[in-house]
Amino acid sequence: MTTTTDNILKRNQLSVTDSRKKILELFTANDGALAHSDIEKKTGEKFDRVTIYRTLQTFVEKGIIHTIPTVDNSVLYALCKMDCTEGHHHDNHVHFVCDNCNVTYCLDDVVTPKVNLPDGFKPKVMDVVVSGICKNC
Amino acid sequence: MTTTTDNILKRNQLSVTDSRKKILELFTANDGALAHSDIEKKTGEKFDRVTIYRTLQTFVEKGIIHTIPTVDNSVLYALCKMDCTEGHHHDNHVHFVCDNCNVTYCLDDVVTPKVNLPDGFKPKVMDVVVSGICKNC
DNA sequence: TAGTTTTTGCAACTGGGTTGCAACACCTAT
DNA sequence: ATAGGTGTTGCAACCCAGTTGCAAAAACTA
Repeated sequence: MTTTTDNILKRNQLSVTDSRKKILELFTANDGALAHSDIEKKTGEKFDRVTIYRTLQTFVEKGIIHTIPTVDNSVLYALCKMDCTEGHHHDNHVHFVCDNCNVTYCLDDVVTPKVNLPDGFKPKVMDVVVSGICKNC
Repeated sequence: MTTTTDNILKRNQLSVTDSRKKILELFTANDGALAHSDIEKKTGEKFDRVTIYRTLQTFVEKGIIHTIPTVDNSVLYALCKMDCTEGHHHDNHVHFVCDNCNVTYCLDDVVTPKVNLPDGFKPKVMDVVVSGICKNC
């Protein structure tokens, strides 16, 4: 039998392993972003720290997930909803961090707004992180 | 004799020490943001790592400098141009990272734009980081 | 199912950042 | 100007996130 996560893995030329399936499932089941520690907890410490690091790394390289810049300088990962290809991300969407429940959301439908930069500055990529209260709080 | 940096320190009820003066001078002389390692290098490794960490920490607490979220998850510090007071920052301005020279600028005059969030999301603070080519490249 | 390739888990390491504490520099009041 | 108390520095030791090398164990291929 071939599940959805299996397909995603195969589509990206990745061999289908237990850890990759479980970690990918976590992302598809969750609509918020996940930190390394979240994954460690939610898998019940079943996998080695190193395995989780390497899995996340390959997922990022393949464009399956992307990293989110945070204010407190931790690394968060979230599914790429748009069709990201290897080496080229379309993650120019807005991220939202809830001050209350501390969950980070990718607001894929919210496009980043235009800003007027001073003379001589040529913009290419724009990262927007909004914090406040989320829809579930 | 009383210099500008001395005044800033005194205004914030900080005793005027060698390390604080030198580090603060670096910020006033530089219009880009600085990382811990930059300061270590530019002071010629004259001060202990710990001293630099603690100095930056107290500067942040006093509202003299603020931290900037980065994509590669390093910590950057920049002078607060607006009048930030202890515990209350007005750093809702845009940050610009140059892809070429790798310098980060605080564009204090560029106000963060409005974004339309989905129903239920209530925004409070907004962080905007633009990357591209800066005015000097 | 055997052989090759890829992935995993362990151990050891690195590097950023923090903490405790004694020595020292700074400020104040005399 | 200086003696004393307070705040700051530097060192050593530590903690934690993330990385690397390598042998064992899976996953793919034919």
